[in-house]
Amino acid sequence: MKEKINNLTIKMLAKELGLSVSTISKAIRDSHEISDGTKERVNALVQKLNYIPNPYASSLGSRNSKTIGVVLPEVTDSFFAQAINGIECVAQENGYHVLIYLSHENFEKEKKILKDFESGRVDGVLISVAKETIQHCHIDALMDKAVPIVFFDRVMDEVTTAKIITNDYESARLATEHLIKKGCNRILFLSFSHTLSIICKRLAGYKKALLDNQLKYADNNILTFGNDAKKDYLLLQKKLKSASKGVGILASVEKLALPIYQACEDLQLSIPEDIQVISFSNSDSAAFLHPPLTTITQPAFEIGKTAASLLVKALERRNFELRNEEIIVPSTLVVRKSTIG
Amino acid sequence: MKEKINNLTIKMLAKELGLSVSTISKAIRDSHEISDGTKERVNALVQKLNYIPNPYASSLGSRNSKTIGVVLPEVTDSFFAQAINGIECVAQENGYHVLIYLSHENFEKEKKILKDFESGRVDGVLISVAKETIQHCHIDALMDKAVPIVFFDRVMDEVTTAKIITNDYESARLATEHLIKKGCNRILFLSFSHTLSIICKRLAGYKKALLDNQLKYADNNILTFGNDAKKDYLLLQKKLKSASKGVGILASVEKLALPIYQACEDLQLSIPEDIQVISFSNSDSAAFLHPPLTTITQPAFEIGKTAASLLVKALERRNFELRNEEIIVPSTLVVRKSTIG
DNA sequence: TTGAAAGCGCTAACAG
DNA sequence: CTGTTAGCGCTTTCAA
Repeated sequence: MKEKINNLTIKMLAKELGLSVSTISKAIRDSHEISDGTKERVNALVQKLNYIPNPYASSLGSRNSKTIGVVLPEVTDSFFAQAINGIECVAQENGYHVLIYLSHENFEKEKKILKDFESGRVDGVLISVAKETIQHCHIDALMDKAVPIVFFDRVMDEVTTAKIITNDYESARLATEHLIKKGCNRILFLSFSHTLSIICKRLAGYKKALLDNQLKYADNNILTFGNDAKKDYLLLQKKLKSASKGVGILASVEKLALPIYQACEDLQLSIPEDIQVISFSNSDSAAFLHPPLTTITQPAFEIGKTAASLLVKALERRNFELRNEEIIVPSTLVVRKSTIG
Repeated sequence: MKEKINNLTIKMLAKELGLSVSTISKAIRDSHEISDGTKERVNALVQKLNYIPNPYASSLGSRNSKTIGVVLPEVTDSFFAQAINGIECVAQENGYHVLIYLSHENFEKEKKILKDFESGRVDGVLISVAKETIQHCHIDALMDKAVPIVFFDRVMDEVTTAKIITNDYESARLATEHLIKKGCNRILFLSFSHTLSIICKRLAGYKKALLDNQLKYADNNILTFGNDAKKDYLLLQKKLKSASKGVGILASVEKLALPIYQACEDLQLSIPEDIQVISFSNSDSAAFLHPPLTTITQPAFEIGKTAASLLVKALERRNFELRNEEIIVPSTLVVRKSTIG
């Protein structure tokens, strides 16, 4: 560590003004105990000397940090990028700082991150769990320390707290039905997890649509990608190769969309003539793919904003506790040319 | 603020083991002054009781926070998302925490963010400046407080510190030359700033290529987008409408690519027959646009990683100071169908 | 309305 | 190798 410049302290201000430290401290925080006169004097000096309080000293004293921890599986995904935007927006408005952590879809990493949060580093946390996460002991441990947690998007139903999500079940049902209406008699469901809340709900919606439309569910229509991109791609190719006319694909996450396009190109299959495609996606370029991709677009910014607002509220209001509730911000099915008009 | 659970302290551990606080403190940080025996005893108790040190108390004592501040113009851009990934990677490896802030391209916001950093909240900062930023007083002020700063991508040449960038000049020159070689005799340069370091360099590279190829530079080939997307779009349309065969476009940032595709579609112009297009872009979907977009792909992850590594090194090594240097990680021209093969 | 004093929980000399 | 003693800079009772 290198030597830092010796900063101004409250003590120096106090001496300068002939006031006590506590008076300065209160004046700076605009306490009602302090007269307007001295507040003005203090503020004038603060301005003049460019005094900036040490946040860590103040955290230590007040036992709160004005920072929230955000835990994400990844950032290179339109959904999460937009969600961060929403979170940051609320944080900035309310004077909160945001510490960001990536679990990289890994449970152990996520555990380690939450463990650190037990230190009091953050006042509250916003989390979208890793795809590997199936237990919630690490979350429980944090909640036991009275750190408020709000889930967004990828939630854990078993944990008793607020969850901001979109209408996954309904969106997937609608999307599937859309494919069926457009003539698909067999629909592949692409995913990358069996356990993630969002995937389970989307799968359930998919199944419901099949049921409602007299199509039978078959395990071999469910394609679950793993960590070996190459292997997954070959599997996808194989599936598509054997596919006859009337096949549709529902990709349950954004990152699965491009491989589908790739495979169709490689196999010389035409979208939507040979295969119709819908994907959950927040990517701007969906509209410019060839052909334009029909998507289920999630209100990512809104979800981030709502989650952060709720957390901040829980942090600031003495008489407001996070309830065990789901707040649902609906997605939109945007029909484009990858499904028949 | 709500009451936090009363946490374990070093003092309690000390009492429990009949040791002094300082011994515990040192043992926990694996100091060489402490015997292996007591280290083990301490660690055993730490494990057993699940003791987690209070980071703010430790910051206050040691005058360093093990956190770095990252200031970005935005996140919903492949380049920045990937850069964050690289930064987070290095941070996680070295036990640093990352506070993220968005300037939203706004100078005043950026100033406010850096001002806060003067408090000692972060040990160092990584910044890519807003497009509005043309002064560097806010950065100087921070550096005066001995807070190390590393620029990445969007730098300020006038500030004496390390800058991690890509070969903007050369990439733009190459891209422009590519367009010329493919038959363009007029090339539009799309940007969204006159002042940003990256844009200036890219523009200079563009000019050089024109010069080298006996094409003359004309101001009316430079299209600078502002904040009014609609107006900008109309301007673009107008330009394209009046464009004859042999026109090429070089988009100097990712977000300008899709509007070009949109305009061509609206005007029924064909890429690359009527208009050839190249864009600086890190988006995965470039390869799947219609037609696939020729891009200059920046090593975003690498840039983030390099910047973070350098900063961490500057923070950890007593005898290592940030030099006034540019570290250049080269971009790649990826030729696709939006330019003639 | 202001101030004195006792921390917050940890680090950092310095002694022993 | 271990302990003692001061803080770090601010907040917070509690008195005045």
